[in-house]
Amino acid sequence: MNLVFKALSDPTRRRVLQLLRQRPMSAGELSAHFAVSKPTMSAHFSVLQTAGLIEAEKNGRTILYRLKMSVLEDALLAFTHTLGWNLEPKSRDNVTRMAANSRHKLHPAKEEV
Amino acid sequence: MNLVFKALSDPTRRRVLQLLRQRPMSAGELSAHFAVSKPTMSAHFSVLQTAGLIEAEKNGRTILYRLKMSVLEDALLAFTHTLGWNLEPKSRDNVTRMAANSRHKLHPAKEEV
DNA sequence: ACAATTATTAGATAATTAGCTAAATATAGA
DNA sequence: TCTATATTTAGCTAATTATCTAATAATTGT
Repeated sequence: MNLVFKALSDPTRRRVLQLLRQRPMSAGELSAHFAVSKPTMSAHFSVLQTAGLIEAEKNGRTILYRLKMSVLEDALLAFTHTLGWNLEPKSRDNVTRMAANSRHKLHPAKEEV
Repeated sequence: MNLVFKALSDPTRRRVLQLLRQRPMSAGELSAHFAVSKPTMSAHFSVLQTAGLIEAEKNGRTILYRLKMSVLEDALLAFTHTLGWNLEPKSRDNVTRMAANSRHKLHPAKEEV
């Protein structure tokens, strides 16, 4: 859980997760959304991956990153639970909505969400 | 929101929040739960306070810290919302406990995003 | 006024972090 | 094979962080 919270402490990384919510994206595509260098982004991906929040799938010369929502979910629920704050996912149709969302938007370029 | 996530990135500070969930406690009482020096704890309290997660009330020579649950709630819900993950409070007794805990300002200090 | 108590501020340090450029690796296509 | 593309690794720096001890401030009780 500590790794997850450490990963979430950086705004760039939180935004990466938000972008990946829509659909899996390559390192390059993700990087295009930010004003920092690719090596810096690569380091962010590494932090997210070590925390278990994203996973990588190599395809040819690109690497596709995808969000592992369940890990985020587990960490946040565990934490809020220790605060006696019992949250629960509203419903399973998050998943459906997420899938439905994952079309459009080839280049949001700036602020997302 | 960034200050909140930064504050949550340290396990000592998360634990402080958990302790304060039960009841407000003085700096000394909180510090007694940890293996670090009091000045170090004082710095942690400062980070939490700057993030708006706790508030201080000076009483004689002690300082009573209390959790501001609503600020934590706002930040976490805002974040999960950007992930399309709609959480909602489930149990009623948070509310009761929070009410019991304090006069809990309806309008917490604003914080940058 | 003095001593004890509670907590902070000051000042230092070691470790971590986010950022950069340049170089290396791996793959795809001509 | 050569070149372009996609991404990471290496190596560096500046800023931030968590920690410590010592000193200071504020308050209480004798």
